[in-house]
Amino acid sequence: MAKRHVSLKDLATELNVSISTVSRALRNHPEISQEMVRKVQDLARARNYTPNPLAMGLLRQETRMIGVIVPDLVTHFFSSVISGIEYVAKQNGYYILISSSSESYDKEVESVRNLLNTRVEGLIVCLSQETSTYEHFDVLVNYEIPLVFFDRVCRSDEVPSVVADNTEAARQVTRHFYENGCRRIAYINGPAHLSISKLRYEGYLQGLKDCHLSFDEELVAQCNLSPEDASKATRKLLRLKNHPDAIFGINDTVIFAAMREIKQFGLIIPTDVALVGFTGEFHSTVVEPSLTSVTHPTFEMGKEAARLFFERIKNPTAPPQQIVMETSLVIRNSSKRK
Amino acid sequence: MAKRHVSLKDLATELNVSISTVSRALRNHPEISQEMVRKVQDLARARNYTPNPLAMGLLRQETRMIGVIVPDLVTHFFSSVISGIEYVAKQNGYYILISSSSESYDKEVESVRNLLNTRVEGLIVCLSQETSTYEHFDVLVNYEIPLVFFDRVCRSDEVPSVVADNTEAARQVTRHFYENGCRRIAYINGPAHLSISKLRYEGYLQGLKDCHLSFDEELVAQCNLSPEDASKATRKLLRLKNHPDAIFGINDTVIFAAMREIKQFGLIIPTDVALVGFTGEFHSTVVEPSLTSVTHPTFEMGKEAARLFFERIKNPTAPPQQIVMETSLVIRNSSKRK
DNA sequence: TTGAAAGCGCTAACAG
DNA sequence: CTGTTAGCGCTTTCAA
Repeated sequence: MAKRHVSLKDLATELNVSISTVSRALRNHPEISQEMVRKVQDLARARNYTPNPLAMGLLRQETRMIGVIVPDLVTHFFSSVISGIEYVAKQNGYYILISSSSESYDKEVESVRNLLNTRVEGLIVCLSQETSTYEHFDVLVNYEIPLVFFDRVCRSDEVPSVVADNTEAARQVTRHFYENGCRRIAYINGPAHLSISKLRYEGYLQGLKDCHLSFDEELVAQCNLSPEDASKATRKLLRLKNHPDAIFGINDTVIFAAMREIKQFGLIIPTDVALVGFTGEFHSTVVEPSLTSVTHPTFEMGKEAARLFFERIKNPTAPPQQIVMETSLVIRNSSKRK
Repeated sequence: MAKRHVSLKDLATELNVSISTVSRALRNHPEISQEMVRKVQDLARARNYTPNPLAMGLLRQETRMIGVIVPDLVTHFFSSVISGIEYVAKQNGYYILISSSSESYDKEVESVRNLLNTRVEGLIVCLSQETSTYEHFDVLVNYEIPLVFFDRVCRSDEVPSVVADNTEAARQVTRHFYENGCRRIAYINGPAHLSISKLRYEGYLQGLKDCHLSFDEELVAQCNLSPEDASKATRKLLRLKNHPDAIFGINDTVIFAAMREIKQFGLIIPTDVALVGFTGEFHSTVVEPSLTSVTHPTFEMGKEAARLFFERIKNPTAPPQQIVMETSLVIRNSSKRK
């Protein structure tokens, strides 16, 4: 702020009245003369006065800022959710302060601390991949500072959250494979402690049961969510003496890594191996073959998360809700065998 | 901020000393007894004291916040640049306040105003697609408030900026086509007023000249940057009685729309039509055929923009620099004909 | 209808 | 070595 913004004081001096008069006039206080109101408001406009949010914040103990912590900014899922959060925040006159944890527990802890030090009014968080203990959110919970989780969540009995209908989605995928003639359906999971891993795995198991397929441990691979590790997991599956005829991948990264590996093995999608992932439209339609995928309403998830946040601001002690967003299985070529 | 954060006053009361003593002790002021320093710092730690940035901001007239305005958050290019900005901002103890213009001029103008009202210390901006007048940045320029443009820039004589070596890149692409036997090289441009459009078009023309190819007006199509419009532009090119044997697309969106259209026309890439775009690695390698593309060092661009920003904070009146980032042409299958 | 004063949390100049 | 005071910009009693 090179040249200082004009303050109430500046206006007051110029009009030869007190600061409080100016303050009142600007807010159309009833006990002020029409004359004065007009004069002050005109000058304010002319001088381009805008209230200083720092001063207001100090006074009211509010900053109108929401801290948002995501594993990264560049994945479409996260940037899209952020867009949704931003959309609702803007409507409510709030700004968001974004911090990326880079999938690191330490950075997540640090972000929580830093954002709180910045006096954000609360946090909307998607847990990092490494995060498996949750004490760094104690402060928020104990002090009743609004907190909302999305996608990768924890402490759902204490903290409101927004998630996809992970279990149901994974179950449907499994059945879809079955209906397309697949019998050795593999699943590439993420880190075991993540809620999405647990829930989608759960759905996979339910789907197998629905189809009366027996569970085969060797058809489940696990990876951290890096492309390299996902490729490794895929190779492990493909090298089985009896390789899977379908692979379900927990997310974007995993499924594209898998796709590449399958092609490299000289196998045909979907004839040899059918493929389904969790991912957005753009990526799904641009690849060859086009990818059958479970799509999240990502922007909506962001909006819901923000909505829950503002409910929390209004009523910090209400019992925490969990919003489950419906996903939909969009069938494209990577899984069509009939 | 449900329960108030502890303040210097709280600590002072508890220790029965003055606020200033506490303040000084915390900052290791030389004229304070070791004894006192220890006592105060211990208590501060115990009570979890952190300075209130609102108070500090008010005092010092600084907020340690940078406003960032981008056309959208979900395009990989932008989110990646933002990551770079965030990285450097964090190093300097700054936060970024992100606002997306949704490619709308009006929203951009509003974002500038809102962010300034929030007292950010300056702005880092990529112009919206619609923006063709630049008076909304007058305030910044006149008041010497730090401002940096990236990618789509304007007023480069007054405002520092970071751009790709657009002209050179486009020129190389054209030559690359030529070397692969293409003779009817088309270009799909963006809105004419955007700097990137002008510069890449310029490079295209230079490339033609380098190869002694004559310029053919009907080989240049233009679109706003939406997928629909890009498809339309592509169709226009493909319907020419003598369709192009190469298409260069100004960005991601355009090139993927083009790819789809070409396939729909039943033409083979690269045999019938070679294709090159400006885009990141992930997308390029996931499509079939893999896409030859000019890649920006996006994260680095963000870092550079932030670096320029902090230079500006230190010295708001220095002559504005323009940083030109080198791009590189990564040759993949969509353009290999030899 | 308007003004004076206190206070939000903090630092810095000035006293002692 | 420590305390007092003023002030950053604003709202809100309380007085006039």
